[in-house]
Amino acid sequence: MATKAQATRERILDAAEALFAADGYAAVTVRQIMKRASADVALAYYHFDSKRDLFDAVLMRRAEHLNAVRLEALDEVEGRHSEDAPTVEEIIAAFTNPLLDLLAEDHEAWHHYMALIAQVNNSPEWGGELMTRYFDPLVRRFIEALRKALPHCDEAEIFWSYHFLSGALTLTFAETGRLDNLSDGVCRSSDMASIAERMPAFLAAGFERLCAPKTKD
Amino acid sequence: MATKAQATRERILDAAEALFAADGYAAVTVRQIMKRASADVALAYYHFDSKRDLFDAVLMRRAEHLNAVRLEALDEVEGRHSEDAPTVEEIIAAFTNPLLDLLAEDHEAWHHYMALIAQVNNSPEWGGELMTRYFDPLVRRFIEALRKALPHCDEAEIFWSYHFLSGALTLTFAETGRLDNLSDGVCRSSDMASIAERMPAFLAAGFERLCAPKTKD
DNA sequence: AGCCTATTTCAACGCTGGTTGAAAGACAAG
DNA sequence: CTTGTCTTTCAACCAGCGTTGAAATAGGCT
Repeated sequence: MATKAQATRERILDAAEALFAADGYAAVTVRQIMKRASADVALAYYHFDSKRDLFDAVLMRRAEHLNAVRLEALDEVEGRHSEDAPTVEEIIAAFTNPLLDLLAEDHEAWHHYMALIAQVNNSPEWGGELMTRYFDPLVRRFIEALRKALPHCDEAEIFWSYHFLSGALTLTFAETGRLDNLSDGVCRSSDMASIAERMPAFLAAGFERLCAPKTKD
Repeated sequence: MATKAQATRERILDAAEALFAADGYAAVTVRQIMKRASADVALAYYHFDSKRDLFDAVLMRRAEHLNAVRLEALDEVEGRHSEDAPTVEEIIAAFTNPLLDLLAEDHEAWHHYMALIAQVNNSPEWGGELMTRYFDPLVRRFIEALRKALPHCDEAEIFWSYHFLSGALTLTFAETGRLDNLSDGVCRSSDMASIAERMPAFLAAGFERLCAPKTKD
């Protein structure tokens, strides 16, 4: 099963993931990737058809796993509430906690992956299409859950709220170091425990405010 | 004053801004930029020292103006409240409204600029340093205002909240089209009025929740 | 007019990019 | 040992990259 060729294929994906995450798709060279993977340049084109295909393979590999564990977490939360609906914060936590767990377990790879996702999500070139392709089925499932938790809420409010969530989440997990600079070290981008405490609460409050019945104006 | 050379310099900056915003720094060629600016390649190196310097000039140009109008908006809000402090939502609106005005007035350029900023903010390569260099003085001023509006709030909560704000804001103004896909056209990325109605409220709720005294757990 | 500086063009340099074809090596099956 | 397939290496192609030096032009002084 785990043939030697499969192992080099994984090494190429790991190297590509790390470099794409650090410098972006266009700035990275196939030669750099293969050097990091300790393999010949041409092997990249044996295992993948092109640089672009390699990029897609990098994105796909972990997207599938991430979608699976998030779905599991959402099912678990919904199972706990057979009659009433889960709270917004519980639903959002089911979206973020699996990721936090992966980032805690893993030394590097998932951190690289999330830094890459942040770039993809915020790029006009990729953002629309690729995020849709890799994540939308799961996201729609989450939005359904949120709609149940916020029954009088307009569809549009939920989509906009999710969009704000998406921006906050991807930047946060990108760990660019900006927060560290801004706060003079008071906060650290890499402090996953701080994120777990704060992000779901912050975002749930936003959802709830937008979905609250309007005060007359 | 407005010499002819100044005009071509601006044309180069406009062209670079649009292309960098669409495809990212590394994917764009100096030749592409100069073709779009209808000028010879070598002129890029007469007006700027290198591709990298041109990139910095693109970022700098509008950062200064944006910081100025935001500062003005913040001063105006604080002036209106000479005794009491402004609300969190008012402060956040002072951060977002000037931008919304610029995006409404302008046909293209500011949209390109914000798409570019989203990429910079989410890149590990640039995010830490460049955002700090161009925007931090103003951001610190905003954080001071927020601290006054949330007097019993921990420093760390405010920095984290601002970080979530930053992610939501930059993704939203990047107009990647993701929201349009996800919502099947119910929401449009380019709908600035929808953003103005929702974003400050959503984010203010987040700040207030994080800064609320902890319920025992 | 002529001059001087600021701007623009032209042509090229050296190098590296993604990609490929053909040959070499590994290794299981007969 | 031989055959055949999967994997890896080697060497190269050529288009396009950032960048530059020198020559042409333009436009305001005197």
